[in-house]
Amino acid sequence: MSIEYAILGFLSWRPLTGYDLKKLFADSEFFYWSGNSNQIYRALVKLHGEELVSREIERQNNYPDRKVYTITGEGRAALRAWIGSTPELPELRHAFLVQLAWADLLPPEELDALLKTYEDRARAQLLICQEQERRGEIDPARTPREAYLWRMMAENWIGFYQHELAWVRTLRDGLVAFENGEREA
Amino acid sequence: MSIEYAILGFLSWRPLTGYDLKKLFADSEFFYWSGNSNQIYRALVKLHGEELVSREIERQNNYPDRKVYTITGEGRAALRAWIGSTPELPELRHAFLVQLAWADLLPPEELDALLKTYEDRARAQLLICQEQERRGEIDPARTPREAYLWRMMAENWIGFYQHELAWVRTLRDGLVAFENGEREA
DNA sequence: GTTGCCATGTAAGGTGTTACATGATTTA
DNA sequence: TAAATCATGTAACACCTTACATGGCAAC
Repeated sequence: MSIEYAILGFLSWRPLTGYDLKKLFADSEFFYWSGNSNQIYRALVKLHGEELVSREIERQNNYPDRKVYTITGEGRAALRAWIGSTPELPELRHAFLVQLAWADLLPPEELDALLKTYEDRARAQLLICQEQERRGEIDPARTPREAYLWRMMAENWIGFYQHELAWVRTLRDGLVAFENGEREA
Repeated sequence: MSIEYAILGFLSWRPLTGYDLKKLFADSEFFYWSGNSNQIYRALVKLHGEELVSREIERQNNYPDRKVYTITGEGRAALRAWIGSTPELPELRHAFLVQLAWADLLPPEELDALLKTYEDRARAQLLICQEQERRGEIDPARTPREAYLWRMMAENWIGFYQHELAWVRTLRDGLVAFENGEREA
């Protein structure tokens, strides 16, 4: 999936500038792009070329002109079509698992230290997600059903990090048991 | 993280050709690269340039010459250093969540159909992971501890899809309750 | 006789990141 | 006085994917 549909999604709420979109992407976890200008401004040019959005230029005296993008009828149709299209499975790039694959090279203390670092990071990330859900920064909540969907989206992320934490705890405990020589086959 | 360390990891077991590596990557879930030749052959050229691997060319009469790569001392040192370096958090690109963000556009039946498709796919993927663990295709298992690490790596993936399945079940049930108008705030 | 395996690679394109550039205004 | 905010964008590069190219051999 490409960033264009997410942009169309945001524009389906209200007209926005590239700068606005940049902040929306930067502020949220599950919009996983970094929110960098390059991608967003190029995507907007492309969407404009395809007439999925229209552009209005607002003059400003001391700042650069604002380019306000509005979704068109075709844009809404394209968004709607994508929303209904067959879903993809998530892509998980778990670099740490690759690291673990050869972690038998490490002595027990160093391995445990590595796992502890990972655990701390995952916990920190979990807190960030939970805090983000609590604040509910960008929540359209136009209907109760939509509010429910957004809550469940946040739950998905939170659950992911909780699972990750539980897993690393189990792993560390298992390795300690190993050290004490009481491991089953 | 880049593919180079994973290649060094595989080469730390035994010398391999690009073709061998390609298959190793293609066969496993948590080595998340697609296992395409472009990346692998270029990475090998780079590693060779940095003298982290050495290359031996085996003549063959009817096939192209095999280029067998062996990890060097520097290669092992680089691998060891990377294994001990501070771990990164996993990157999750969950396109379906982005789709869900605007799924309130869909009527109830279509939304449920979408979720069902996702559920089926996730279940299928879970089975693939479980099957892969059962077969234990590429498992070094040089020490019991290493075997344990690899089992836990597989568990991580399996748990991920199990979590995903449980989540989508909850979501679907919640939406049905919504339809029946018995939703709490 | 077509598919798949062995074994090397190239070409082209999509996607994404970081850093840079401008320049006035507000906040610490 | 340094920084962040508003608002646009460019440049360079890293990374990753699909498809293509070669060509003999084995299996179904």
